[in-house]
Amino acid sequence: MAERYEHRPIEERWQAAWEADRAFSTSEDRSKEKFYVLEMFPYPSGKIHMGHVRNYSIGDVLARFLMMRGKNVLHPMGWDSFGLPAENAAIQHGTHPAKWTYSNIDNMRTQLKRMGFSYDWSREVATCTPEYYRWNQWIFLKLYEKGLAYKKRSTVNWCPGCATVLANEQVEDGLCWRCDSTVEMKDLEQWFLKITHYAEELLDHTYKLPGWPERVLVMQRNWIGKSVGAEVDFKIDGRDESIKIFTTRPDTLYGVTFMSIAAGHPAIGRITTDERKAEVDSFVKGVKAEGKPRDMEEVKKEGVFTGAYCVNPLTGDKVPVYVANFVLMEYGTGAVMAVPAHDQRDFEFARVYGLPVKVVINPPGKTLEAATMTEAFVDDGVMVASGPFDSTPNTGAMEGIIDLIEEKKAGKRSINYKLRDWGISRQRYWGCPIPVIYCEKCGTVPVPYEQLPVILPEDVKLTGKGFSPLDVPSFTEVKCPKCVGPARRETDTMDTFVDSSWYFLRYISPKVTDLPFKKDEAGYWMPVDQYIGGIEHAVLHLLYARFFTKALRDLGLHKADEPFTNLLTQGMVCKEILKCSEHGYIYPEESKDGKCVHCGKGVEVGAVEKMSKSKKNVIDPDRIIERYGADTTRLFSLFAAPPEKDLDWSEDGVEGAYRFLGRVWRLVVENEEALVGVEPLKIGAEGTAKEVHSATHRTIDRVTRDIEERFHFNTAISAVMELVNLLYQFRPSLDGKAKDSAEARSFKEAVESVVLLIAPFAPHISEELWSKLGYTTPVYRTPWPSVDEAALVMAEVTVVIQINGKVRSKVNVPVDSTEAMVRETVMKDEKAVGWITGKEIKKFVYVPNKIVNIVVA
RNA sequence: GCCGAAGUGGCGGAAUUGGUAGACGCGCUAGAUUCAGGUUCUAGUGGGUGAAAGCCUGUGGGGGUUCGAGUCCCCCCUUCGGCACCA
Repeated sequence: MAERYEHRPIEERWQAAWEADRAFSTSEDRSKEKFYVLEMFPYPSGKIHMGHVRNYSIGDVLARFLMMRGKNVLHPMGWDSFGLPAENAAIQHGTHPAKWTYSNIDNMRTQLKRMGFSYDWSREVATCTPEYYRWNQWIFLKLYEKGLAYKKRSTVNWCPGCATVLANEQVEDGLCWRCDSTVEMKDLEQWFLKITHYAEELLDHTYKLPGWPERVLVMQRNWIGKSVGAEVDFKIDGRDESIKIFTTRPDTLYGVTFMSIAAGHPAIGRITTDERKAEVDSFVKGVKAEGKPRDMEEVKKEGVFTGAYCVNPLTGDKVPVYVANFVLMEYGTGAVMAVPAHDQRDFEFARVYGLPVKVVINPPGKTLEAATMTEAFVDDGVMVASGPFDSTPNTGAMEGIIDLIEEKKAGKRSINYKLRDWGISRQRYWGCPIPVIYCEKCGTVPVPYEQLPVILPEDVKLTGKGFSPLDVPSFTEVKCPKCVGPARRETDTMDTFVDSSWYFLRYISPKVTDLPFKKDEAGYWMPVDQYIGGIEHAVLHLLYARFFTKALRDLGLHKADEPFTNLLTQGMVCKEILKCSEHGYIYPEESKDGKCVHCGKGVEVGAVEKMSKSKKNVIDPDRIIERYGADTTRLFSLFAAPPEKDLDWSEDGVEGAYRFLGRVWRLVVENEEALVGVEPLKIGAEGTAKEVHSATHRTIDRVTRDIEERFHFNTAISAVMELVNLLYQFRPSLDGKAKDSAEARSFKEAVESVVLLIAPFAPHISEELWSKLGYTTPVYRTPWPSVDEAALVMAEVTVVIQINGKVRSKVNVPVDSTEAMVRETVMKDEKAVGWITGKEIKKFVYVPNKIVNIVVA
């Protein structure tokens, strides 16, 4: 009886062997081509989930494949280990965030090792260690020196749930991205990083990243939000000041009938007339109190007249200035020229307040009547009532009008971005302290480099209420580094996105103590060749990491313009939701045969959605690994869907993957007789041996190309499955064949290829079978099988015969037959002839080695 | 509203440049193995029709280009994702 496939001892044995061999530790080796494979590092929440399993399995296939292809592969792993959950755990369970975090890391590291991922663990980093975050502080100080980090008082997004500030990117629909609390506005002194300094380059380089998914680039472009237009000064009638507006539609300047300014606009106090003051004040108050509404569409356009008028610099017309609720202080100049005829918002506003509508662009071939318009005309057309520009296309008038404005010194060309500077101050404990000291005499003083790191104190009381937990005398009371007088330490910590904005550089030189990383090593490894992670980081993390890469480049620390050459955004892992009428959402384990295990009531099977704890539609990777092994878990998560698509978790599918590995296993162990002592076939033979040889090489070719060119691991695996199926068919014909027969040798070659080809997906079973085949060199150090091009060439091909575009027959012809030869064969083919007889052949199309289409009348 | 992606059997998904639609897997059906269940092996499996060979039909819907369209073009529908008073 042949040995059964038992995953547990096999996986344990090989994991131990890899560890003992330091199989995956990498160093700079200029004789080999480098390849940096990186997966987004996890937050150590306690356990890995299926999303991690999928993400890291994808990365591991690539890393192992490239290793076998002879590349020098850097494949590191670490921990994004600062962050709120550690503090919440501390508050709830009284465990110190550090203890909680490090114990989670230990647990998750064990889990990742059980998955058999080929990480270079000697490069492991955790962002919550002083060895790591001191470089956050170091980089912060460098940015501060360059003016790229600065402090300002500003209105910030405040999450009452998390009791901290949020970046704009962390506010979704007016709610906190993390805890869904309604975000409030608060005035606070905050540290900012000047990401806007790189707005243009960040945008420009989105056009130079062909290895990124288009949708991620589009999202980033939207976020950066570049608008090209002009700034125009409108003088306030009777005052020696003007209000600057920004517009992308200078062509509509002749159509301005009023001006709208934001409720927070600084000019309001100065320009509002006495008799309008009370009304304006109460309106401004009202707008500020409302905060950010959830659904902008439903909010009515409201405003109030300031009593002031401004002057259109082109026409000299006086138009009223309104404070309007829809004008944003944060964008442009906080003031808008209103052209109701050609802007929908202005149009709505004008209709509410009975303001005039002046048409300056007509649709081609039509004339608009201001009085009867029901909506603004925002498309291109022909200019009217626009002085010298009348009867010209509006698109052509843009430049001319700006020229005119510039001539009159009333404005200039201008570019605006939606991108705001990145507020990084957080009133939290479990983060990287911002290395700054405030001295009454000297003001803001950076902590001197030699005093880094500013260590996060351990003895801090966490209550979850009030402001900065770091506001304790033992931490805050310091001497000023400049004047040695009494001073106060900054109590805010950095947004954890700072930590993850450069960790891929720290992996390169994880141990250096005098710099964040070594320049020459970064020169060798950077940029990351393949980055893999979830789409949820399309803007946040990926934009910040790009910004940091550019900023660090400009500090002279390395030379890469972009951090990640290729980006793969993997889909979510989903599963159907189960609901019991009595117990609500239930875990998959709580449903047996369609019944709830608690009450026996029928279980309602809901929609397939992303796995989430709250909906209980989660599968614990540990359970799957325990039952089926890491190889099966990996294989299924790679086979069920292409990486970028969502994956529906199916226990039946896992069974299928397990069955396949069992089939491969038996292919070796049940055929030891036919395999042992047989020399693999290397070059072509005749007959069935040739077919097997050819199928083997077609498979190698397909698998190689599917991994390398397209990351289509699902089709790569299916190609191997096909070969395995073929070998099962072929196997019985080997009985009685000599060990040195071409058939036996072709079988041996095919089986060995299968074992090597599955190595990136299921490395443990691959190693085990490889050693059973008598090899002592492990698979991870064995070269990937190469394709025998000659074996791909077949002597005969099947040519499909279509009559009038419909498949009617097939014929076998020698490869590369001429049209005349094929025509002759077709005319002897009974079925084909049956369809042609008595009809006139109008056309005979022949695509070599593929298809014949005969058009008959 | 704008931008983007997608729509193929009962299900997950294949189809490289326009050339046999449905590879591979799941599920299902039948047979073999087995005392039996499970396992394993073999075969079948888009729909309609037929005893069968076969024929008809079929990639969200409608048009078009082509000898030939899941694939290219135009219009429409649906789903998902992103952005959304950005001037």
